[in-house]
Amino acid sequence: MSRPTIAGVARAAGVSVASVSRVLNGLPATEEMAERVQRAVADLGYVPDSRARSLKVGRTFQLTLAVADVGNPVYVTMMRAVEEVVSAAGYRLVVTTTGPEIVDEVALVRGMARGYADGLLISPIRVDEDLVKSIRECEVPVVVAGNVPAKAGVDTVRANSPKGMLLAVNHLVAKGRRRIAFLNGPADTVPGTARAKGFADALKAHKLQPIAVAEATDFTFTAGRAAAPALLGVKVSAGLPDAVICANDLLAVGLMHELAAAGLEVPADVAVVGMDDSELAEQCFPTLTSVNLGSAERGRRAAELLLARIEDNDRTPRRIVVQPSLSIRRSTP
Amino acid sequence: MSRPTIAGVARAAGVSVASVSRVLNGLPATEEMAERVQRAVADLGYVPDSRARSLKVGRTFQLTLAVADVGNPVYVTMMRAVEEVVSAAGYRLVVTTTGPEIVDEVALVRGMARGYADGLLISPIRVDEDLVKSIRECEVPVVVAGNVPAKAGVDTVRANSPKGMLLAVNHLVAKGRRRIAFLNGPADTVPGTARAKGFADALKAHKLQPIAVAEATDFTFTAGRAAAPALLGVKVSAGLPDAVICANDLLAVGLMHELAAAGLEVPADVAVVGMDDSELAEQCFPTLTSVNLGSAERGRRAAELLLARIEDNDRTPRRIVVQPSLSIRRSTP
DNA sequence: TTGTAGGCGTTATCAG
DNA sequence: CTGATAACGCCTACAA
Repeated sequence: MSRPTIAGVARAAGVSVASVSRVLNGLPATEEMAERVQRAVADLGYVPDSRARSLKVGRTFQLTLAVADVGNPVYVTMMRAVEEVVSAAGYRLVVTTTGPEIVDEVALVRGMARGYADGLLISPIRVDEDLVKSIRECEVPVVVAGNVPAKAGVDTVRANSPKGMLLAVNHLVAKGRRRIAFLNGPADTVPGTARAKGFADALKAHKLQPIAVAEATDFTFTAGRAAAPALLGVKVSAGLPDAVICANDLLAVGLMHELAAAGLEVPADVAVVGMDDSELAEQCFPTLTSVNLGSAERGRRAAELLLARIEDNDRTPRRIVVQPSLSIRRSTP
Repeated sequence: MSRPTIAGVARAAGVSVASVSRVLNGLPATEEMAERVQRAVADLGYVPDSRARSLKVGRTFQLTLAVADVGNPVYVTMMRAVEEVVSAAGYRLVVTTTGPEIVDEVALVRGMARGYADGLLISPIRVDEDLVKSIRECEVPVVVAGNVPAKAGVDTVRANSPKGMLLAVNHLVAKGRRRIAFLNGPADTVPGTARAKGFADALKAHKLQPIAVAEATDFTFTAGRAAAPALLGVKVSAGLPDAVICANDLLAVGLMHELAAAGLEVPADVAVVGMDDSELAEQCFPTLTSVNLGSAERGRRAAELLLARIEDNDRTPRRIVVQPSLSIRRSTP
């Protein structure tokens, strides 16, 4: 006793499959016809097969969101925003994890051609020629939440991390901090390079020299802890920083643990600023001042762009930049 | 210029569609045949349509993992474990969020009949007759990570939270704490009821009375903060607790913030124990002693059960219980 | 080894 | 308004 098909329903209702299909899709039909079909559907517990349906109509009403690391709370924020927009439009959202490897992302984009979903929302952490190429050639509409060259020819929604960096530096300087260090993630990533440059520029704007710059091997809590000594063990001539800006919240929290272990107090001895303003920023202790790079808004707008492009694939690609703000909490004076 | 189909490849290669299909599926073929097909596939950039394929073969090679709240770090742990097992077996994992509403879970389970995936791994937070019914009647194999009545007739993998609770209480008592309170999540949830009973029993085993019990409206950080006053504002006759066990890590972290705000020190004044032993437990400050309910192992074993059931749907349902352990950190003396 | 043809479950077209 | 039937893209007997 396998799943009932539309043919079974038709037989049970004593009508044709075409009529069943029509009733189910709300096309005009007699009162009585609708009645009979509905009953048969209910009796048999019939549920249309989405594969067969999408094979025919060419749409799956599924959208894929691909993120690098489900453990990064910034994606939680983004995911929630995307989910809201997408489900309001009648689509299902499926989330897949790519991991940090770029080849996995390329494989994912290429695999979209297989008809799993009607569109892809991807937030790549590393970008290379292959990825750009795969995105440009992708069979289904793609929207990138992040920075990808214009020649990829896709809609993008990205953060303005240089400006975010400036907000952070302004705030620290206003609070009297001058010995500012930077804890970055891997420099070969898109956010890594953007934030490194943003940091350098922001300090320059204040005519300050960086006290120290360290690079974690990953945008994770563990990597943040591991990289902290590079900031704290600086040679005596340079001295300790009185503030550290971190490329994301996870790194910041990792750093704060090492600061505590080293007997340094936040913010009294060292102020700490994170980026992303994720849920973690208010969960950690002390609560973390963090640059809000607009992850929720980026998610929302990216989802909207994707839906719009599914409607009309000929529109010229838009490149939206979401402006940052600073959420000030207890980790800065 | 839409997607090339297998027919296009056959035409380009000058062979039949059957031959293309065979080459692609690794069935015997001439060296030359394979050669020509491969070239045509590469030239056209052909990618098989998974919908058509699964419509024919009856399998999608996709598995669905449904969780209530992507913001709960315990699911991150579980997700990672599931992903590992599942992808090793050649399946794609898609994650969907149900939210706390039970009707959404039922809708999800029912919707599985539409052929989105070959199996469902669900971790329901609330369970009622409807859900059990939908699970029992589900067209595709279902494995429940959590507690569901045996009559649902499905494989389950669940935690032993009473025993976990006992580990927590034993630890606190060994450290000299006697005035133990409990911060639970909603009592109408599966984990909520199990943990409430576990707490009561564990205290009884030590012949202790609970100092206070509070119930958060949700298993979230925010709800934990909001419920904290109910534990700290107890009437003077009862006094303050010297330890609080929380039903999960998010609640514990929320509570710790309120303790700090009230000028109470952890663990000196109040010891705090969480449950789940999620990533958050070592990210928060002080690091959180937490009952490890085996989320990773539960995820892994649930995934294995699901794969096994897909292989053979006639096997009798197994009900696995994963044993807890205690991860001792700084939030307890 | 290779090709032909039928069918998976659905929707859309075209007669009635 | 309803019913028969041809696709959608693929796999797999079966035949050559």
